[in-house]
Amino acid sequence: MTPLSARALPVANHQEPLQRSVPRADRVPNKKIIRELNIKVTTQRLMILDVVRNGPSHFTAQDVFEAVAARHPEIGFATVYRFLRTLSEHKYVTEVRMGGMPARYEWAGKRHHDHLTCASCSKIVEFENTEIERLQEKVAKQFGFSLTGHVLELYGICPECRAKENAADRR
Amino acid sequence: MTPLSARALPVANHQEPLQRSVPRADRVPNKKIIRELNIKVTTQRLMILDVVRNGPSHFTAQDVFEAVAARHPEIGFATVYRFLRTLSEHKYVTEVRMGGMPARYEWAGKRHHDHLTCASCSKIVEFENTEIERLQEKVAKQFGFSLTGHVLELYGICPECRAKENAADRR
DNA sequence: AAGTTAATTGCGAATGACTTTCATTATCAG
DNA sequence: CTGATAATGAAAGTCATTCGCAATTAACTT
Ligand SMILES: [Mn+2]
Ligand SMILES: [Mn+2]
Ligand SMILES: [Zn+2]
Ligand SMILES: [Zn+2]
Repeated sequence: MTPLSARALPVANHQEPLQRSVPRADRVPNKKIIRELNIKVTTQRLMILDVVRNGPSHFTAQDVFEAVAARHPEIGFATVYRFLRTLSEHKYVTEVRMGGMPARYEWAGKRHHDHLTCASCSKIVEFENTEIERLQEKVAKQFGFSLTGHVLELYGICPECRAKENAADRR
Repeated sequence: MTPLSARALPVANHQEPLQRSVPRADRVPNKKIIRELNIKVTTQRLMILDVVRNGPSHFTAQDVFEAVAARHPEIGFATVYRFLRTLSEHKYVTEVRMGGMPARYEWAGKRHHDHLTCASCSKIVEFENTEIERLQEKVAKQFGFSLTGHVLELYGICPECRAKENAADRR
């Protein structure tokens, strides 16, 4: 695997247990994380954080709401949105809003990566490409900008969906 | 300018007249473009298309609405949205929806490019980087995807805003 | 442990960007 | 010119997200 090649990252869907590059962060108790934000440790915040950290990645606010509501039905949407925003502002989660669909979030305690999404079945592959990152810096510098962030989302058709399409066409 | 370097593209803001890579498309009358879509040639479509093609780039539906309404106050929002969608579906305009803000559109009769946006003053620089494009293809192929599109938006602080910040800090 | 109080919650209403509905109007093939 | 059909505009509807606010609660302070 050359430094130029993209590396697949474990995704919730096809994931097997394996050691992460940031194992420590994953052991920090939720309570501590909330305290570090200088806000009150409430049951709802603990529950939301639990879902955020231990549930599937690339979740929507709705996903979090439903997961929490399963055990704590009084939870309100506003609470979920408010806390997700706080987490996002403090870089604990990454928020991606695209294409007029609900925002998706993911716990940021993992290595930086971008997404390759199947336009047909919405499957998400995470990848990391240092060469692209480097070129982005270079572009920014070229225009005198200091780069503060980026959004790179690739869209395509995954092998499975392509196979299905072919089968359908052939018929 | 090496093949690795990004090329600045003319942007409405700081633009000087210069020959485009697709001059022909820019001469096609609006009427003809609409006819090619097999839809009726209406006054509102002609006016919208005029704004889309001759107004500033990276406009919102609201921008188009206001520009058209200036001369034709009966125009409705629905008409603007409907036609922008049609144009977008037929690749005459590119639609970019990001960060929970209104979608921005641009006439697609120009070379493909991505955007570098100032997080402070919202200035937009268009750039083109064939090396990044190539690497995107490579990533997709690596995962067996056929690439159908991508969104690459870089965020940073432009030189001017950086200067302002420094001045403010120093004081 | 009880009291104080400011942060937090959950509800419902409000927003904002579209989209849909539908009665009225305009286009254009014949 | 004329009728069939598409397009328009006003208003109502969606949908994700945010706001306002009275009731609740976490985290101090006695
Ligand atoms: Mn991810
Ligand atoms: Mn552009
Ligand atoms: Zn797929
Ligand atoms: Zn700026």
